[in-house]
Amino acid sequence: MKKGASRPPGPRRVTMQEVGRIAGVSQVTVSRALSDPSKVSPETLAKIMGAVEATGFVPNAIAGALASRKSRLVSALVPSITNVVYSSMVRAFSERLRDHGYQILLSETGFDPEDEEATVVAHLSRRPDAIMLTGIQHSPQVRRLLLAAGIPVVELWDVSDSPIDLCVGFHHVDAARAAAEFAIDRGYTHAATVTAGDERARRRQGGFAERFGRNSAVPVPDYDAGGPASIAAGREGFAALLAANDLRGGVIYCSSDILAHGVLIEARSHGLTIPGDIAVIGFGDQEFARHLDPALTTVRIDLPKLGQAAADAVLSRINGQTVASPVIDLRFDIIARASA
Amino acid sequence: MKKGASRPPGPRRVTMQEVGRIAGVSQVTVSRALSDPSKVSPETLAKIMGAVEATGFVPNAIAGALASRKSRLVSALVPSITNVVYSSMVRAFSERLRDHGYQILLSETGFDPEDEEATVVAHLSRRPDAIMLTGIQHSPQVRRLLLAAGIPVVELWDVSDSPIDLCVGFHHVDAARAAAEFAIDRGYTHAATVTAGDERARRRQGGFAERFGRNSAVPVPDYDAGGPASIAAGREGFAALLAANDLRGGVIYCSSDILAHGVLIEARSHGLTIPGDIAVIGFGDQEFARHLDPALTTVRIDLPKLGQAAADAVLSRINGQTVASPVIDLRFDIIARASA
DNA sequence: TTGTATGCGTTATCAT
DNA sequence: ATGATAACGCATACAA
Repeated sequence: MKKGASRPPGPRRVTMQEVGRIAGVSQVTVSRALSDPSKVSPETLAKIMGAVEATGFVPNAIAGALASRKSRLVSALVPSITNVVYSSMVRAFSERLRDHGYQILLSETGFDPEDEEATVVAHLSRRPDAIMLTGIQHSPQVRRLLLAAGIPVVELWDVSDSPIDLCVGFHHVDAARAAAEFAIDRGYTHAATVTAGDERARRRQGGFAERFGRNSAVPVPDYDAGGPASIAAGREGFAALLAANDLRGGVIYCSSDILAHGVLIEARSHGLTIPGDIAVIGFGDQEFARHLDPALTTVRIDLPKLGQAAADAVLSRINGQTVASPVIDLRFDIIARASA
Repeated sequence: MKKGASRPPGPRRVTMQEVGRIAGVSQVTVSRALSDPSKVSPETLAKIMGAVEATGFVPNAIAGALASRKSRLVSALVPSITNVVYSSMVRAFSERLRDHGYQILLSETGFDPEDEEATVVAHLSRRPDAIMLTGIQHSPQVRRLLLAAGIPVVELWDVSDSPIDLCVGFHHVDAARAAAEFAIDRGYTHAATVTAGDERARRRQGGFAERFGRNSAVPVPDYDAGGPASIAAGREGFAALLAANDLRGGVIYCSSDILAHGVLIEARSHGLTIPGDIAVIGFGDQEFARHLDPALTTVRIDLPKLGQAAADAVLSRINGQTVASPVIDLRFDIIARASA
């Protein structure tokens, strides 16, 4: 049919100049009509809109951005877009910003802070009106670049004592400590952890182990998945921990619900009952957590709220309003279910 | 600390002009040095790089795009970024394009084709070098806009007889028919479906029901979730179907693995065994599918491959190469596991 | 190898 | 209410 077709070059793009010619007005008038119709007489407005329709004019935002020095673009850098945790935040962030006329330039940065710089430069070259990064661990060079850019910067998914600019998130160590205290309250006397290979997950692991360790005679063994969380990693982790430790009657703290799901599955495959033989605590409260059997005890973070708060902070900065507080701690909730 | 701070306006942005002044060369030379270092003498290159370092110069891609009429931007429109199906494709698509110097402008379009037009216009105003859309259902006006834009357009996640330009995906009806044939081969004599509220899911449901119906005496009842797939929706769906029909010994075809997961959970809560009492087939082969108990029989789509193929098609169009075939059918695989 | 002139399609500023 | 003119910061064509 269209086999082997090489597409013809599209029609020359319509400019405001041409729309103006057709409507019998100058290019500036077209610009005004489109940006603020009230600044133009009803008759000319009608003629202009007619010409716009007729030509299928689509304004060139690149030229507009160059002239106005406002790109109406906001950058978003997240470790992974397939991870619901991040994509949920990005969704809330972008929806709020889109309502205010901004578009999102999105990039995945992976979990290696080293690669971040090139991505940041690429984004800054687009002259975004603001930029959102995940986490608070950034190289000095990245911080310098961001500071020099002179735009609002929001660090998401963590809190910091020394934010680059704005910061919206929660205290990872606190969240993990709260999980540990929950486990202690429930009477578990020993614990183990399964942790994904990212810095924040490791920080949570540290918080859990430290807090739990204060109430426990035995050390808290950890399985480091090394990579992204997955059910497979959770299963491997549990199997490995089980092989090397006496887990019975203890609790497993996982750095994400996904890992916890894997732990649940693997534990069952070993004939263990939950929470009778082994208790499990996850992190994130994804949709499936409440539907697992047993339902997963976990730590809930209000993802949409994080995204929205970040967007709101950015918007007030853009609009020159003073933000009440540059760092917003949105906390977390322990969701007690049947698994622990 | 920084309480109530309103951030000072960032330092004036450095231009090639200034870099040139400092390096003792003209603006064009700086431009050349950065775009193709070999076109500049080693000494001046060194001076220029020194000035770039010293000033922290970050090129203005907006100005570059305006001048060169190439934005190095590719638009991507997907229904939802929190759905792993779409985000996996987007990841593969963007990674491949990023390797070639393109950045991704991403928007969620939801599942209502009506809202698409505004989003498309917003994207086209940024003058992307190409645009990726999900699905093949687009309003005439959207098609017109896309055609007039004169850029490569790739429709992902479906195949079409009349693509706007390029098309990479698979035959939804075929995939569903294959699932139906699989079920028939396994000897199931009656079936029901649980379907999410999007057009392609509905189309698959139709394909399954039609094909299965040809080998079955009884009709195939459907539960329409009406909205996005979720475990909760799957549970509700199964409960509703069970209340109104005799499902024993039959098979449930779900429009996604998530729904199937819900069906599995609900079925078990009703004391039913799988596949003994009820068989279940999912769609998508997400990571959890193989780990469920019983492991989920499902239809696998190679998401990364779809995204890469789309990116490759776009790249060859951009580079003026003739594409072998504008529509690429990447098919699917039936993954037989324990649930059916 | 380097520089000059010009244009990309808007918005901002100043007139009328 | 409308228009003329000058940026915006770079790339392209051409000249030296």
